[in-house]
Amino acid sequence: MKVRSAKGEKTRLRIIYSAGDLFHSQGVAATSPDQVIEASGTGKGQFYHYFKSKEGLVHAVLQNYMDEIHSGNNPTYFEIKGWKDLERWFLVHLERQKSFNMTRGCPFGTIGNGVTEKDELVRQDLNLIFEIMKNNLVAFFIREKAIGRLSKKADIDQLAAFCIATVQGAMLMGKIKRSSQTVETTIQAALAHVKRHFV
Amino acid sequence: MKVRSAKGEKTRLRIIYSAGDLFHSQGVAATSPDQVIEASGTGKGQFYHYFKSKEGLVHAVLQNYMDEIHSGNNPTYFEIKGWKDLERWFLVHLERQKSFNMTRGCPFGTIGNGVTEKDELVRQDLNLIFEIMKNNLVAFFIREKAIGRLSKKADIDQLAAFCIATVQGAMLMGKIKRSSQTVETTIQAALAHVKRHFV
Amino acid sequence: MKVRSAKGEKTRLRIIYSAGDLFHSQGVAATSPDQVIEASGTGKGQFYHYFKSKEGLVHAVLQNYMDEIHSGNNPTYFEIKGWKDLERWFLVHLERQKSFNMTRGCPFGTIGNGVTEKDELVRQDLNLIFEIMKNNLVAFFIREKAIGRLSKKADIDQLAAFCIATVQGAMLMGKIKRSSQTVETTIQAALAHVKRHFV
Amino acid sequence: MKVRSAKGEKTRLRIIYSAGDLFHSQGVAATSPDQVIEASGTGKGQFYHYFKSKEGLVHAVLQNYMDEIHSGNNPTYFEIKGWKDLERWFLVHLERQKSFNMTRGCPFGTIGNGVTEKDELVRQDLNLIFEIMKNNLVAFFIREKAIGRLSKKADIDQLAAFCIATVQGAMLMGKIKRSSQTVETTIQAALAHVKRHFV
DNA sequence: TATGAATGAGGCTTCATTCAT
DNA sequence: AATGAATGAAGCCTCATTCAT
Repeated sequence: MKVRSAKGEKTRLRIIYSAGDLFHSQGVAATSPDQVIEASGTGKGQFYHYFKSKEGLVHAVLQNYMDEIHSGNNPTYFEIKGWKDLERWFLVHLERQKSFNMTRGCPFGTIGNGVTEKDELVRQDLNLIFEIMKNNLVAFFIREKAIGRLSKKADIDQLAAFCIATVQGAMLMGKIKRSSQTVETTIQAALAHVKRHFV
Repeated sequence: MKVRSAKGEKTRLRIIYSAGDLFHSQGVAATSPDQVIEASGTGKGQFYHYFKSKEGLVHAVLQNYMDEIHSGNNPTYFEIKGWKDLERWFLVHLERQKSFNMTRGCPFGTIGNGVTEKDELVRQDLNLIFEIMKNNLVAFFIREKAIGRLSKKADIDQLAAFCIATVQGAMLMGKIKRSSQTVETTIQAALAHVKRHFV
Repeated sequence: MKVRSAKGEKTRLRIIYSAGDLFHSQGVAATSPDQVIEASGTGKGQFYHYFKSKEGLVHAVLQNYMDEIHSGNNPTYFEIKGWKDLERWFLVHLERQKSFNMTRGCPFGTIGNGVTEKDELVRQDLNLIFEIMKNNLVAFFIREKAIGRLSKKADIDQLAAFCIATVQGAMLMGKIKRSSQTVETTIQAALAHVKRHFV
Repeated sequence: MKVRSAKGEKTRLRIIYSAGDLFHSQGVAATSPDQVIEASGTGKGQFYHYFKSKEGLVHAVLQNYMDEIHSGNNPTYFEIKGWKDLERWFLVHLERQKSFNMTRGCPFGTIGNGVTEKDELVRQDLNLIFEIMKNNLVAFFIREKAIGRLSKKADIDQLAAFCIATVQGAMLMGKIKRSSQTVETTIQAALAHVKRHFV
């Protein structure tokens, strides 16, 4: 693994966080290297020193989200130990969106939306992130099944995918409506649906 | 209402359909007027003769979707007369996405995802489209309630919003995964959830 | 001479007056046929029906100024019968400029400023207009000389050219300074200079 | 103050001089960035690297004229030490215009004539330049007054403004007429007027 | 006379990247 | 590691004109 000096790493992260924020607020296609450079207070040279291209930056931003997840620093990724945690998992997404006054959707979903057939690498990065997210839910469901709280017949994988898709859709609709209401009720509906499989 | 000659209207629609397709496949931000011009076989001048700006074109594309809806020419908008129709409503989305080999999401969702705070007009257009979509589902649920097939306690508005959000999320995930599987299972889950409210 | 119907002439003049106003406020180069068309409430076809090109329009605008002059409808062109009239001639320019809040210079000067080596026709039109203007002053000086009020030694042509140049320069400076003060004092100086040649 | 590398400054100045020449010959409105880029032998990117817009370039061109003035490198700006120098000041303008075969006016006047209400920044730049020019004349008049060569009653400010306005008007007329004659006689008249205030 | 559709060149600006210091 | 100069393609839009009805 490439080792980087502390100083360089700081600049690199500054670029990544600025880019992540811009991608989240306006999408990847609408974000130019110049904007990222300006927002991060860096120079052109630094940008291309750390990232070989704009696509490379997108990749790095997504990698960084994964690093956050692995190190427990992503607010949407935490061990779900019980029903309350599952509710919290849904609500964390809502709260984040509210903190942006409902002007943004999910950062991953927003990036994913812009993906085309040319952006295969980025698509795979996102796929991986969503896979990890899903596995987190899956792990919870497995445990619940093990202790008999979740019905044996429940298709755990489907249930997890359903949770994620619903949250993505709810956030997208919340952004379009600029209102948290639909997000809230949709989350409740999703939770209700999941609960049916619990005894 | 501005009346346009038949000739001009044809060119205008050609531009709109080309744009709609490009927006659907790569998003609004990644689509340039030049691409639309090329795809529609028009000239630069015509583009700006019919649309005052790129944003104006997005608006026109959305207006055209609304016209399709009102004239019954949009595949996702039809009267839902019974449970089979509701299933069909979900499946129509899936089939459309499949016809693009899972490389695209929902055309409205894709445009909506790229919306920023500057694109207020576009956001409102989308809002209206989704409102119409929702009302179509709402109408169905009202009828079902009236004849006693849907539980009196069911919150119809929430149920409709849930259906739409779930479909949006499912299609987004389907695009990111390039697989129809999640879309299918999520749709089934959504249908199952709705069915619970039926007697 | 081409005879035009009353109706057509009206449209033509509407275009000419709109163009004249735009040329005066922003110059010829910065004024597009589209702007003229919009300001005059005409259509593209009409524009090119009446004027063969933008340059043709400039020519027509200048011709129209000449028509105004010949028919006594231009505020800066009137018979100068005495010293008071000469003062009035200077002041009329100032007052016109003031009526535009010192945001514009002389309409002829503004057009003349943009003239390049390609615009020979326009240059000659302007030349003619200024020649007529000068001759008006010359006529006054001749009369004054004839009756012995103006010194026999005075070079009438130079004096007239001096008056015009000074007014042009004063108005240009007035526009740049957005202030009428310099215009006023420069006019006074010019008048004083001319007066020296009177007995 | 922003420090620029020697290399960059050279490119920047090349653009400024090319632009200044084009503005002088055809006006700002008729000059496109592309023309400036071509004339300066630069690339599009460099243009917008050094100037944030075309208006920014006009500003820079005027700033550069000011720099010339301050560093004594502008032919129309030199200390006027006696009457001969004043005559020379007038003649320098004429000679410059002659060197362009009477196809151009004053560079400042030409830019100023194209100014509209939107170009407030440019207007102020020009205002400043003309103020400096005027002050140069004012300084001369003050000195002449101090040593008793200029009448105590002479309004120095007005006299200076008159000189500048007359030169501007003369040059504009010279350009329209493509003849130096009017410029010469008008300058003589202006000098004669000024001389009246000398003892 | 009048309308507006059509055309393609060009105007102003940003993009994504590479290079030299 | 850092800065910013250089490049050329492309993006969005306007211009000036012609054509068809």
